[in-house]
Amino acid sequence: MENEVDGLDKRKAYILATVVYEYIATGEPVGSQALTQKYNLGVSSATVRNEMADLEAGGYLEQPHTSAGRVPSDAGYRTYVDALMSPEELGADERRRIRDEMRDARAQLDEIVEQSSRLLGRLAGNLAFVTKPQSDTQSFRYAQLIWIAERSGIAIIVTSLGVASQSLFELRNDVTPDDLTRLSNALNAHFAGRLLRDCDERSLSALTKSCGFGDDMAAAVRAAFVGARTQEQPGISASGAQHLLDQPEFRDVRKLRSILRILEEQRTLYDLVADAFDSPSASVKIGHELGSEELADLSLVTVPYRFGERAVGMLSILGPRRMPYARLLALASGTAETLSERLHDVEVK
Amino acid sequence: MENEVDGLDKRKAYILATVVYEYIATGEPVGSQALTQKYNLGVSSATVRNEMADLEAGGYLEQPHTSAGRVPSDAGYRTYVDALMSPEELGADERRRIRDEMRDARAQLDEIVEQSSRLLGRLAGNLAFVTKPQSDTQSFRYAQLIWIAERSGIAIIVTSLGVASQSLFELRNDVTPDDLTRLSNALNAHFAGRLLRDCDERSLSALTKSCGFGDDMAAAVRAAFVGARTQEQPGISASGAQHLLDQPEFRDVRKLRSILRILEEQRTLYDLVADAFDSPSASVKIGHELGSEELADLSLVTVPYRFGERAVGMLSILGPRRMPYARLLALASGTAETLSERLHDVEVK
DNA sequence: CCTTCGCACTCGCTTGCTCGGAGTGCTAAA
DNA sequence: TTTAGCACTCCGAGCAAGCGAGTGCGAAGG
Repeated sequence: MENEVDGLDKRKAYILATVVYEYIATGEPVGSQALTQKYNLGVSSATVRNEMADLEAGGYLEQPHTSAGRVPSDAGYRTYVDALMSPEELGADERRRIRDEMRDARAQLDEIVEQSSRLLGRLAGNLAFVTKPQSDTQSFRYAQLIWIAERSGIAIIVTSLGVASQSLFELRNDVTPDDLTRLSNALNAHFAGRLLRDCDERSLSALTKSCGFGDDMAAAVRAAFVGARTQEQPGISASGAQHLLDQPEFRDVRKLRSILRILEEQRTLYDLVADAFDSPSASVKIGHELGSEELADLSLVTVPYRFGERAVGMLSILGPRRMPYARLLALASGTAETLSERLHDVEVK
Repeated sequence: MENEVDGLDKRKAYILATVVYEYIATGEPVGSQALTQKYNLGVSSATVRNEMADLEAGGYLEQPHTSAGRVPSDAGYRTYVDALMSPEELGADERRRIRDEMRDARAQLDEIVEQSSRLLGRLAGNLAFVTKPQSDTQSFRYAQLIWIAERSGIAIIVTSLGVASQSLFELRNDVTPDDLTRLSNALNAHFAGRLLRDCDERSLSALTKSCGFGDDMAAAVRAAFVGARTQEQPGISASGAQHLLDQPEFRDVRKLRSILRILEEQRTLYDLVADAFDSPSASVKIGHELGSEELADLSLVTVPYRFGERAVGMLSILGPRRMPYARLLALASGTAETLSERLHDVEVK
C-alpha cells in the first residue's frame, strides 16, 4: 500500500514521528493529550491513545511505568532516523563559522584533528571524538636514515600527511653515513607514493639486501615501516564530555562513570567506530545497537572524513539516545567536510 | 615552648590532627563524642568540645552548620600537611608493582608518560595527570634537512628524548640535496648536545648564512628549532576522572562539570602545575590555594620527575580536599621515580 | 584554673502521609 | 471507526513528626 512507511500506516507513522520529536525536544514522556494539544493531529486524544497502544505493541514505544506517557524504544528511534525524520542542512552562515573556527588551528595534523573535535563537541553540545587518520591508508613520502654511530642510527619516515615517525635502530655491522644515504635514496625511489600498507615487509627486505646490507639493516627498515604504519592507529581526540552533564539522563552518576571510563580507554572508543569504516557514509547507532549494556541509553552518530578519495578517519558524536539526530548529522557532516579540506594544508606533496 | 606546633599547644595539635584524619577517612563532619570514642584521647568529649571551639576560632576548623560536627578548613589541612601528618613510604612490593606496570609501556616517550598517568590515576583513585617533558629543557641531538624539491624540504629535529619534530619549509632560491646535507652536518657539529633553549635564533641564522645560504633558509632553520622547542609544551596526559565520581563531594554535578572542563582545557591544567616548576620537590595546594573558586574544594599534589639532574615534568593528583595526603605523596613520588628511570630507555645518546 | 557532667537547644535527615496532576484503558455512544 | 466519559494508577511535590548527632553553657569537681 502506498500509504505505508516501514509497516506502519500513515497516521501511525506520523504519530510515532511526533512522539519522538516531542520527546527529543522535552525529555518528558509524552502523553496523548499533550500531543493533540501541541500538534494539530485532527483526531482526538482517545484515538491517539489507541494508536499509541498499537505502537507500543509493535515495539516502537515504551512506557516507563503505568500511567505515564510514552517514550521511544530503540526500534522507535531507528524507524524515526531511517524513515521519518526530515534531514537537515547547515545554513551558509553556519558552514562559514565552522570553516572560520577550523582556521584557528595551525597546519599540523594533530592540531587540526583536535580542533575539529573541540568544535564539534561545542556545536553539538555533546561528547564528540575524532579518530586521527589511519596511517596505513596514508602513502609513503620519504624515508631518511640518520647515522649516529657505526652501528646505530635513527630511521625517519614521512607520510603524505606529514606524520614523521622515528625509530632508533642498532646494527651488528658497521655502516657509514654514505651507506645510509644510499639506502634512503633507494627506498625513496622504490616506494615513493605507495600506500604504507602496501610497503610489505618482503619487498622492504629485498630492497635493503639488494643495496648490499644484511639482515640487521633489513630488520631495522622493516621495524621503521611497521612503526609508521601502526603508530597513530588508535589515536583519538575527544572533547565535550562536560555537555553530557546538562542532560537529565545523567543525573544518575553511574551512567556518567561508564562514559568517563570509556573515554579513557581509547581502545573501546575505537571499537565503537571501527565498523563504521565499512560503510562509506554516515551511520547512526542507537542504544543497544552499541553492543554494550552500559551504553544502552546512548546513541552514536558517526561520519567519515576523507583525504582525497579515501575515508581516513571518523568524526563521532556520543550522546543520550534522545538526541536531535538530523541536526547532529548535519553538524558532523559539515565538520567532516571542513576537516577533509584542511587536511590538504598538511599534505606533503 | 617545646610543646608547640605551629602556634598550637600539643593537645590542640593532636586534636586537629585527629579531626583531619577522621574526616579524611569518613567524609562525615566529626563531632566531639565520636572523636573521644574512636580515639583514646584521655580527656572527655566536653574538653574536646572546648578545644574544638578554640580551633574554630583560630580558623583551623569550620562548621557546616550549627549543631554539626567540625570539618577542616584550608588552614587546617595546611597545618596538617605541613606539620602534623606522618609521611608515608611505599612498601617494597608496591614499588615493585609500579615498576612492573611501567614496563608494559613501549619505549616511546608518549606511551611512557601516558602509562604513568594511567597507573597513578588508578593507584591514587583520583584524577592524575602528567605533563610531558618540557622540550626546551631537552637537548638537541640531530637535525636533518630533507630535500623534496628545488625550493622545499622538511626539517627534522631529534632531541635527547627522541621527540622528532618536523616542519615543512619553502625557499625562495634553489638548493640541492647536497646543500641540505652540508647544512645539516654543520648544525649537528655546532649545536650537538646543547639545550634546545640555548639554540638561540641569532646563532642559528649566523651558522646558516656562514654556510652560504640566504635569509629564507635561515628562517626555515629558525622555525624548525622553534617548532621543536615549543611543540610538546603543554602536552598533558590525564587519567582517572571516573574515580572522582566515587567521592561524596561530587554528588553535586556542577562540581564535576568544572573538573571536566578543566580537563579539556589543557591550558588551565598546565597553569595549575606551572609554578610547581619553581620548587624542586613535592608541593601540595589546598582548596583556595589553587586560585579558583571552582576548584575551592579540591586539592592538588604535584611531584616533579627528572631526566638526569633536571626536573623536566610534573606528576599531579587532583582530588577532593579530603584526600589522604601522605599516601598520595608517596604514590606520586614512587611513580615519578620509576618514570624518571624509564626516561633513560628512550634517550637518544 | 582546668576538666567534666548534665542539660537544654538546634538543625538536618529520614520516614510517612496526603494530595494533585497527568495519563491510561475500558465501555458505550455517535 | 472515532469519540466522550469515567474510574483507576502512579509519580512526585510538599508537609509534619521524630530521631540522632552535635553544640554551648553553667555548675560541680579535682
